[in-house]
Amino acid sequence: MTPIEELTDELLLFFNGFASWESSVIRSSDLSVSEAHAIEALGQHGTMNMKSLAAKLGVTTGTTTVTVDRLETKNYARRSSTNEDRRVNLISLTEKGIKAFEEHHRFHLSLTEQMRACLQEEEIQQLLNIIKKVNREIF
Amino acid sequence: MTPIEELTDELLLFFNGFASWESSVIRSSDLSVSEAHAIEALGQHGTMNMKSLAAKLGVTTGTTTVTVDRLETKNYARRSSTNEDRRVNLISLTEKGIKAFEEHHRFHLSLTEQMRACLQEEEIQQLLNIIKKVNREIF
DNA sequence: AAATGTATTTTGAATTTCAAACAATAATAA
DNA sequence: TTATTATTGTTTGAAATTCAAAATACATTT
Repeated sequence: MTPIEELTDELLLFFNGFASWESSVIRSSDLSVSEAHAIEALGQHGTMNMKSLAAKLGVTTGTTTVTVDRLETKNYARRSSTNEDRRVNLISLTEKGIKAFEEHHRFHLSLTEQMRACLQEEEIQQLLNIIKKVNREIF
Repeated sequence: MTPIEELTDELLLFFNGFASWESSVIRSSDLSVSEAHAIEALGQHGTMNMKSLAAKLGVTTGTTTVTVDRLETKNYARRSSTNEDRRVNLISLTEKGIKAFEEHHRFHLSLTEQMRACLQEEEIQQLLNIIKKVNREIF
C-alpha cells in the first residue's frame, strides 16, 4: 500500500469518526442535525440572509426556510428585515441560540483537546499548518 | 486566538469541506448518500451482517434494512444466509457494487493526490502519522 | 420444553430534502 | 414612467432518510 493509499483510508476513517462523534453530540441535544448545522453556521459567521445560509449549509433555500422555521419556533433564531431590500430576511441567533452555539463549540474544543493529549506539541503545530494549507487550497 | 482554538476552527472547516466534496461526488452518481456510504463500508471491510453494517454506518438496523433493500433492488448488493445461524443475513457487493466502490475510491484517491500536490513530501508523512494516531486513540 | 437472548424486518411517525411553482420586491431597459 | 427581467424567499408535493418500538424468526440457556 502506497502512502497515498494509506492516507486516503486514514482520512476516510478520520472523517467517519468525526461525523459520528458530531452526530452523537447533536443527538444528545434538543436539536436535529440540520438545525445544529444552521446554528453552527450562524454562530460562526454571524447574521446572514437565507440565500447565504443555504449556501453555507449546501442545501436549497426551500430547505433552509423549513430549518429556520423550526429554529424560530424553538426560539433559537429569529428573522428580521432590512430597509435596503425588503425581500431579504436576516437570520440571527437569539440568546438561546448563542448559548447552544457556545455549548456546541465547547464540545469541539474538547475534541481538539483530546487530540492534543495524544499528540506532541510539535505535531499540533504541524497539523495546524497542514490543515490550513489544505483548507485554503482545496476546500 | 490560541492554537487549540485555531485548530478547532480549521478542523471544522476541513470536515465541512470534505463533507460537501463527498456529497457532490455522490450526487453525480446513481446513488444516494446513505447507499454510497453502505457501499463504501462494504467495499472497505468486505462482506458483513446487518448488525455490523449498521454499526459501521452509525445507524439502526432498521435503517440499514431499508438501505440494503434499495441496494438490492438496484443490484449493487445482495443478501445471503449462512448455515451457522439462519437469522443472519450476510451482505456483499455484486459486480456492479464493486465497480461503484472502486470508482468512489478513485475519487478519494484523487482528492488525496490534490492534497499531496499542495503539501511537501515531508508534510504528507507528518499528516499520515498524526491522523493515524488520532484514529487509533480517539475514534 | 420454557424462557431468554439475538438478528433482522416491519411499521408508523417525524425529519430532511429537492424541484418546481409562486409571491414579493428590486433592477434594468424601453 | 412602464414593462421586462432578475433576485430573494416561501410554499407545495413527493421522495428519501431516519428512528423507536413492535413483530418475527431463530439460537441459546436454564
